[in-house]
Amino acid sequence: MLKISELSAKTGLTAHTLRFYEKHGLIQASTRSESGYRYYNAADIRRVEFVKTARSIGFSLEDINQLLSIRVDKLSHSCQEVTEITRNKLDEVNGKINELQSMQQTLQILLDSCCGGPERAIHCSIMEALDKDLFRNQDNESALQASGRVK
Amino acid sequence: MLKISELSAKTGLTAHTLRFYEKHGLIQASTRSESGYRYYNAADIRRVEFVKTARSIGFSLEDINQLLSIRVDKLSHSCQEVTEITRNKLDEVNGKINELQSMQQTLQILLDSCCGGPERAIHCSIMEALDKDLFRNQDNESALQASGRVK
DNA sequence: GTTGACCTTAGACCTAGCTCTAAGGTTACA
DNA sequence: TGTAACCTTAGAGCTAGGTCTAAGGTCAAC
Ligand SMILES: [Zn+2]
Ligand SMILES: [Zn+2]
Ligand SMILES: [Zn+2]
Ligand SMILES: [Zn+2]
Repeated sequence: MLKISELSAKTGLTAHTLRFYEKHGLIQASTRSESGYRYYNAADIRRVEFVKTARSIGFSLEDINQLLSIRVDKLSHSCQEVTEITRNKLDEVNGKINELQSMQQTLQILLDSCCGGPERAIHCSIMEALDKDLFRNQDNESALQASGRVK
Repeated sequence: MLKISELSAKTGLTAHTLRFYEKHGLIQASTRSESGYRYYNAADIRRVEFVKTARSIGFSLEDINQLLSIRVDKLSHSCQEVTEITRNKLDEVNGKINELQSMQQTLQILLDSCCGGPERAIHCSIMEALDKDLFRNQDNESALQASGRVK
């Protein structure tokens, strides 16, 4: 049976975070001392480590709550339910990657178009691009090329 | 000279957002009526559109504040300063993409390892993987393969 | 028997970028 | 003159996941 600071040391999660997870229904100390101290048994600790692992993969606390309901009663749940949570998360991640890659491309095009030197910014092609609103449509690259600024 | 709701219609930003940007020093209505109504002239509008464009690329409001200081006095600033802001943003975006791609790979491996069917979740390899803490190191794929669950 | 390290709770604070509400003043039109 | 649609401000609320503080109780060691 570990006290909260011992569990904190074992898992790398702070005592604050452990209490926060408890407040959100993710974990629990199955025993409390008379004075109210939390004591975590082996099963409690495995559950905390499950949460930590799921969290490190990127699952939200809400996702993890669902995964935990499955975990405590695997007979009543199917692989399908587990993959659905996982696939939703993957879709979400892929969506974010797409957004970020679009930003990445635009930023790279901007960087390629600017000399980056110590010259005054009066004719800076990045500033021009931001001013000309070249990003109203998806065709950023050709718009920038049309502006004559891509090297 | 546009009133705030007209500028809102023109830019697609809400009046709330325009006031919010003003509070954060990004934009301004250079004229106010006697009763306090904001009136935006052509230069004000161009500035708002600059902000909108920069925002759509993913620059933070703080980034945009810096870009705007350059914009109003291009003689005192260099292309180098502009590319630095842009490169920092690109680095940040690349960092986030890397994190997300790592999540993506892990989620994909999990999905590949699970049958996804209506069978009970007792032997679900995703649940097992989360329970076995296979993600303590970076070598997720080989760890999962070692667990004998990758198809 | 007192120090110091631990534990408890409720609840405030943080980021970032909005989003909305309340309470009231202004303007345009019929 | 009324009323609807606008405008103003300050400030609260939202998301997600913590992070921290305050005020107080507990426990082990010296
Ligand atoms: Zn240059
Ligand atoms: Zn430049
Ligand atoms: Zn299965
Ligand atoms: Zn499965």
